[in-house]
Amino acid sequence: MLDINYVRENQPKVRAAIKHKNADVDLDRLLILDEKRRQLMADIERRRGEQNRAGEDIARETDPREKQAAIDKMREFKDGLKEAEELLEPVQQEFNSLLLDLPNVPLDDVPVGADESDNEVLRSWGEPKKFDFEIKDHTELGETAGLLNFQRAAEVAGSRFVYVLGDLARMQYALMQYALNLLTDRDEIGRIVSEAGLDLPDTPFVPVVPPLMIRPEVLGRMARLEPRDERYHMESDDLYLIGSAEHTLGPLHMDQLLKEADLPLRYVACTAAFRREAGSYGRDTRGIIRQHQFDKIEMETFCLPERSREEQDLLVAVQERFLRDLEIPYRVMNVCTGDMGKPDARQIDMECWMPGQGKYRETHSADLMTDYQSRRLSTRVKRNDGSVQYVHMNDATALAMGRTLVAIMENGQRADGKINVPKVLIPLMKGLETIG
RNA sequence: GGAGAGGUGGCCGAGUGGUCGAAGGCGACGGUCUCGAAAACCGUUAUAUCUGCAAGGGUAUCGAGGGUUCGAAUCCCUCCCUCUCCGCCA
Repeated sequence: MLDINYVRENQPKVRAAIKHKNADVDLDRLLILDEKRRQLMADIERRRGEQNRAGEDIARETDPREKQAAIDKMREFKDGLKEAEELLEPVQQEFNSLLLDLPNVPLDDVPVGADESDNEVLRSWGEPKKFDFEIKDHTELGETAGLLNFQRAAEVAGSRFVYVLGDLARMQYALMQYALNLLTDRDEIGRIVSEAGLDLPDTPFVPVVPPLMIRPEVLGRMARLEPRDERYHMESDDLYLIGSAEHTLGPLHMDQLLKEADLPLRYVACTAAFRREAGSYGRDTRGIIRQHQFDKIEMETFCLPERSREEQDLLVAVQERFLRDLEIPYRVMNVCTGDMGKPDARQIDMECWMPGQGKYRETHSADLMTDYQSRRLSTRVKRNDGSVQYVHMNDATALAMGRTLVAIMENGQRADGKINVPKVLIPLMKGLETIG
């Protein structure tokens, strides 16, 4: 959520954010309510002040008759206070809900645009490979070789589920191992930081196995409860299945006051993510691009406000390092206002070349949330000068398993139907150089 | 799932109806001492919000939300969490 003081003082920026992010919030209504709310609060606080002072007098009063008279007077006073409080309540409620609806304000250099088609290519790496044989998509490759079984998964769990089998499953575990090894290695992080020209500490990532279920109120504090029809909800326990490890990594420090020396805090987790894909019935019905359940290695970091932009650049640099190691052609996208998430101030996506589909597809996202999530989570940092600020939060994909396997399979396919294993994974797969 | 005990400031911990934002300790910060450090001693040390140019002042906050009361950290109710014992269990 945004700071109401910021909203009040930066109305043009907030108004632009609402418009450019295609949000639907009545800012004028919010500002009127804010004004009204503060008036009512001033009245209530004045009344409470009088009450407190009168209460002290009662406590001090020694004459029993005087005391009783004062108490009788206070009894009447109470009703006036209660009336004033009842006046405030509905105003405060509507104010709260409008404030929560406001999206984060994009950084100044975020491209303004309506949708995906307005995203900017920042840079690209690798060339889409030319094949001298008839190529297959990952579905065909996987089914033919017995690495993917959609049929059985559909019978067992429904559409958009899959069994990943044999050496392809082995490859997924190898990917997890490879990513985890790299992210927890201080030297590797230091190298990535310096190669990217960043001025950041080489703090390695702390591996985490987080809960896969989350309470609605916490998901709300992460600003991820909506859209609800995208989330799996377990009614009998009022719990949601996480749509990303972000959902339970982000609240790791809620209601906590950190020290400046604690930051940055960097975490990595490999978890399943659950999505209903309610709004995309016709899209990507073939293959494992869009599943109800997929495994993903996720990075979540907490840092000082003035470092958060560079911290995001670090996470992007990590993503690029992974894709280069895996020899997958990719491009880096500067996501425009209309396509970015509500809590994001800046969003960078990776798109990998998928030969089976003949186009680049999104595989990674790096989200800079600034203090939008930490304000509601109440994750703060006590600075060395004694001041207290909300930390800035970054969240980014390290590797989304399904889509990464698709990219490896389709880019690494050979004429004989076998798939080349990226060199970095070979040692982690008992020396296997091809699968299929 | 059953029974019991608890949740207080950055941390530990006292406080069972009245000038309590809350004793004491630790930590942190500033100072004295020292060549410097440690120790010792002195002092400072919550957050949010409103108001004010500022100094300051008001209000709220003792797990969360309701209630009783002139007045609640303290009493009552609901919920959340932690711990102990029992049961069940990978």
